[in-house]
Amino acid sequence: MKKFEGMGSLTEENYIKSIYSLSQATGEVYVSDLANKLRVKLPTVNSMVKKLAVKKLLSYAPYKGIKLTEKGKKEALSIIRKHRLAELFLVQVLGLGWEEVHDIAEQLEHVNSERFYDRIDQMLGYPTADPHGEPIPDVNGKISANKRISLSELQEGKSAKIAAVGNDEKTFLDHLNTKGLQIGDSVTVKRKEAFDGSVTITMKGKKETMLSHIVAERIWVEL
Amino acid sequence: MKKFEGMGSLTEENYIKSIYSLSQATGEVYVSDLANKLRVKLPTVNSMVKKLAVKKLLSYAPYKGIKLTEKGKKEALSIIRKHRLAELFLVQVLGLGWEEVHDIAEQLEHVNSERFYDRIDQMLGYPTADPHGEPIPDVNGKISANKRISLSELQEGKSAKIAAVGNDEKTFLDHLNTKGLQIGDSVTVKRKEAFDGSVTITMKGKKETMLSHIVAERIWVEL
DNA sequence: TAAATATGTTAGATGGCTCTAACATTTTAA
DNA sequence: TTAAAATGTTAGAGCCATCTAACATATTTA
Ligand SMILES: [Mn+2]
Ligand SMILES: [Mn+2]
Ligand SMILES: [Mn+2]
Ligand SMILES: [Mn+2]
Repeated sequence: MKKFEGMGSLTEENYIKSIYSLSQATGEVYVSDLANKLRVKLPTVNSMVKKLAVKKLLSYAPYKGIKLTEKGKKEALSIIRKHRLAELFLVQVLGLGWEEVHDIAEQLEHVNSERFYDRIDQMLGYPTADPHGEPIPDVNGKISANKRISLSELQEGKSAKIAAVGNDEKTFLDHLNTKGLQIGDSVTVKRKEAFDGSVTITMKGKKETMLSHIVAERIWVEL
Repeated sequence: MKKFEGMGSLTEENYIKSIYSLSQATGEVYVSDLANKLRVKLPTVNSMVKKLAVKKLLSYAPYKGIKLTEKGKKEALSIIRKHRLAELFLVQVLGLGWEEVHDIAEQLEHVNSERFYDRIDQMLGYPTADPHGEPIPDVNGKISANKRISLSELQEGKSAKIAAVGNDEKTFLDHLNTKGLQIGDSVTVKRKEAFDGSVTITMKGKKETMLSHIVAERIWVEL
């Protein structure tokens, strides 16, 4: 799997992608977060971070946080774009379930071929969201952002539309499948329990369902 | 890109595949052939061959030829299956040209996902040949073999159907595109030049075309 | 058959990515 | 404000896939 000059290795791509998504979630990125996310030890991250700094993909100083440069962000967005196009393709064209596409997309995101991804993009009609509701960056890395809140923050009595899930893990998505929840569904919050943060919702044509806090937290809705 | 236990690395997969295809072409496989094909130096091949022998993927003794074991052949066929399914998929579903799919398939053949390839296989209707006419091994590694001869061996005056091309390189396939030759076309040999081995053919609805020996040699026909 | 040539192997090194063990700095808590 | 805890870095190692240089075997040719 040869890459173009100046392109990162598969390993580098995974670091860049993880740094990007951690920075989205938490602002600053720390060596330990990365080590945790990538399931490698601290010194491993430390040396890779130094290497990526030399390549000007990120800026960092010892004992300080990590920040992607513009170049680094651009690369991250390109990989994320490929990941999400791949996921949507697997669902819409190959008919796989949203709970099983992430692991395959982890592989496909490293495929180096403009043609391949241009075709997929075209075939899918230049989509803006993946099967989990996450935005797909366009060829220039631009993301269309809608305002979303977590279902766990939605007030009792309010209704909203499920826009995205904040987790691609199979076990989580299997759980949502069991509950019958899908992207685009309208839900209404009937009760919120102060004690455990659980949320009871209703949906058209379904009976009441209770979601635990950890689940509700990972569901993003639009009003 | 994690692999299952016992699965080879990307590099190992490429060695196995190359050994397989060289053994098809020439019977015995030598270290130097492999080095040549993979564009690495002899000692590199030498150490990898030793490693693969330890893994029982091939048998070899110093200064002797290399032979895949049953296990090695099975792995080779699995990779070739994925390569060819990928190529056909890229042509039939994504609408890419037969001259541009090989390089992408070189990457996709290493994707580890039964589901992914089962779906592609199903979507394509369990095909038996790739866009270049090469047979696609079934899930058990079985290949349906038709008797084919090279167009350069076809006698003057005889007709046959183009069944396959013996080369996936873009430059070669671009050349065939220019000549307007496709898999499935019926051709008749009008003249064979003894001096340079060139072959002049006719096809329905087209005027005479001359193919040089090196081209005719790489086109396989069925009577 | 002996020399020349082609082919294959061993030894030793390098770069990429990872690890453990030891040490350093920064943050938090007593 | 010092001690403890958390976090980060350096040193040194190993495995993988590759290389060059030197050496060994096999094949061809004179
Ligand atoms: Mn995903
Ligand atoms: Mn997703
Ligand atoms: Mn091919
Ligand atoms: Mn092919």
